[in-house]
Amino acid sequence: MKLEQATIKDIARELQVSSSTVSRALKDYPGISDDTKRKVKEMAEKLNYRPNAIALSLRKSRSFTIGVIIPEVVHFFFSTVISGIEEVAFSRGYNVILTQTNEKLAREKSSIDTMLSNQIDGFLVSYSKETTEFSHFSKLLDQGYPIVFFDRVPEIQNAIHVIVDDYAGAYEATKHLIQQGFSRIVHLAGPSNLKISKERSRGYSDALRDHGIPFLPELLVECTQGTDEEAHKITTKLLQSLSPRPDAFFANNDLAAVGAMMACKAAGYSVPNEIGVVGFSNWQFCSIVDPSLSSVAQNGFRIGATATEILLDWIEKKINPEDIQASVVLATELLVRKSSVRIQNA
Amino acid sequence: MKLEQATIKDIARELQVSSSTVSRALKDYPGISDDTKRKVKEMAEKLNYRPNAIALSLRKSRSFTIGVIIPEVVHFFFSTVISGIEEVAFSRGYNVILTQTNEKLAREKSSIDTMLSNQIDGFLVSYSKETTEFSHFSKLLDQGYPIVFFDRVPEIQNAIHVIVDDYAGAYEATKHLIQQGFSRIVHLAGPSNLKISKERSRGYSDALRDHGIPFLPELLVECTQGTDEEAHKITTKLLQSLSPRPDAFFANNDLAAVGAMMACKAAGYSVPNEIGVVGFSNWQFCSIVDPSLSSVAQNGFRIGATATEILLDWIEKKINPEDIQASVVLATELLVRKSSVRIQNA
DNA sequence: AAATTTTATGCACACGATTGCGGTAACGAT
DNA sequence: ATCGTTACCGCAATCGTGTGCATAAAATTT
Repeated sequence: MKLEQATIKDIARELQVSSSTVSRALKDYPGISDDTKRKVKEMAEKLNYRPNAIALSLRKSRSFTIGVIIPEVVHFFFSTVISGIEEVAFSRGYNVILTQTNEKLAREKSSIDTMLSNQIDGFLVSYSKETTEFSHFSKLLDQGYPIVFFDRVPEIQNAIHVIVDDYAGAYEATKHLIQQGFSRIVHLAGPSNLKISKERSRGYSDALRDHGIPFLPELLVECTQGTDEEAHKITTKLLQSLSPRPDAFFANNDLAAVGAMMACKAAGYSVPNEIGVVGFSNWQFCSIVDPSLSSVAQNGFRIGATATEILLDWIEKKINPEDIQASVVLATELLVRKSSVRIQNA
Repeated sequence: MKLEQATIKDIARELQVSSSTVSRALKDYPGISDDTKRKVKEMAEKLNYRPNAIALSLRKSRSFTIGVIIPEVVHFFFSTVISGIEEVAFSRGYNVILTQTNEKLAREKSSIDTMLSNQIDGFLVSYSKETTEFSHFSKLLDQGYPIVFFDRVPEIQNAIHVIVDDYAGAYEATKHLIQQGFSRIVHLAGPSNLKISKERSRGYSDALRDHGIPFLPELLVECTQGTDEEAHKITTKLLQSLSPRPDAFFANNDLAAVGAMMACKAAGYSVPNEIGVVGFSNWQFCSIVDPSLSSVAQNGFRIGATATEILLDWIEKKINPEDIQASVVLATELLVRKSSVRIQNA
């Protein structure tokens, strides 16, 4: 009933040769006669031989497995990143072992521990919100252990990371709204302690400045939670209190953008004719909300794929971590849909 | 620069004892003096010793790792399942190694191969759409290898699987529409070769029958792709061609439901007052589309968690696979939102 | 025919941890 | 002094593979 995998020894016994011969024959080493090579391979086929990766890992102190540590799987963005990671890893012969931290530091640390026990070849990390201190990463980096960060990047000197150009994305989005004729543009910002939030806010204000529109502090509102409910409330209040009323909303994330859009509609305004809305992240639902939501796409798949390529190159010593620039910044793309484009003659 | 992990031998050398003593001391075996136990543990701490899981796997032919094979990570449903799997696996001390097949059979097979090489303790599988023949699974099952299927279940005798009650979910959804006063209810069905599609269709027609509404073949339409575009097209056509027009749509999945909803709105009908819509799966976007979409929730987290519990119990021989019923059916929950509830006095 | 090279294969150990079996010292009892 | 018991601990094999080195047989050269 038990699963008995055939080993090199089994092949050796059947053929009355030594296991070293079998090992070499299977890998086409020189110095093995073509005849025995053939016999060995046939027997391997016959016995359904599969090399034992565990034994190999032990021998080589390599596992051909990379560890992925992310806050939560159930996030469209992260799931696309995972998809990119998985794709590249698979094509290059690596396994992916996955852990979510649920934003807990303790879990992040214990995950690292068990992965180290498993002789992981390297890490891909987007750290938890609780993580404010990075010694558990820097210790490993100092030992030469390959780690590539993505999305959330730590304050470690020269830590290699892959991120999107939040600044440029926000700049483009704001510029787009301005070109559509909107001028009192509210920015629903993210928590100001996150670097990505700050970058996006900077892109917003720079775009205003470059187009001769004064930056008004009352139009920059922080949405700490980033939910649609929160954005809905804030938007409703802004529409009542500000005079003249805002004519566009650029949100730090799509959920907030949808909340703002709903609030505008509920207040009787037409989107996009009276009020324009742009989000950030290009979540799946952007194309199916009404009106469809313009958004800045951050290509999660490419982030994951790029980070994995770098990590594997590093693991395989194809690159020297000190040779590459620590920060890889991927371009964002503004996807213009209906929520921000004024209809002609309206 | 290389990462040199301390081993049992290092501890043994430092303390001038044999490695077997160290091994036993660390695991509190009897026959080791408390004194040496203390010393060993102190030294282990000092050298930052971490047991080499690979060596252990080799010795025990166990890896404490389970393999997950799913079609695509970038699916809200699957990501919730993964989350459930990861949660349970972690709490029971197992690693999760992940592969997506992208709906390709070849990839499914090769993934299984590499996972077997890695001495995976068991599998959690939702197979690809291309998979119509299951010998690569049944072979393993015959050898006693633990596999638990979820969501998509194969036609293998006694293959253990975890699914949701598609029939009951569809029945409830249809019943709900009937109770809201809708009677010409269209069912946008999934591909008829999938069991889940068939079950949902059965729930739909049984609900009609039980409430005295005749089943009309022209109201059961197959959406092979399940995209919003496809549903949009089909719905538009149905609204024109059928007389009297349909007054409700129950879709096999949420995306199709949204497509239908958009088509209804585009055709000038009010949802939900003139036409009711219900989806299936309760994707994230259900609450933010306009009007918010009623949907049958299938708790992905619980599916993943349940499947993992069963698999690990099986692996750890806490249960005998022949003792448990092959089919574990979890309840669905109808979440009623705006798209299906007629507004009073309308 | 002897010496040399080439070809083909086996031996033995390593990777890190576990474990059955046996050994040794100390101690008390006979 | 001898034996038995107990308490501790080490030897060596094992899991499956890979590889440096030695070696035997065959082929080639001198």
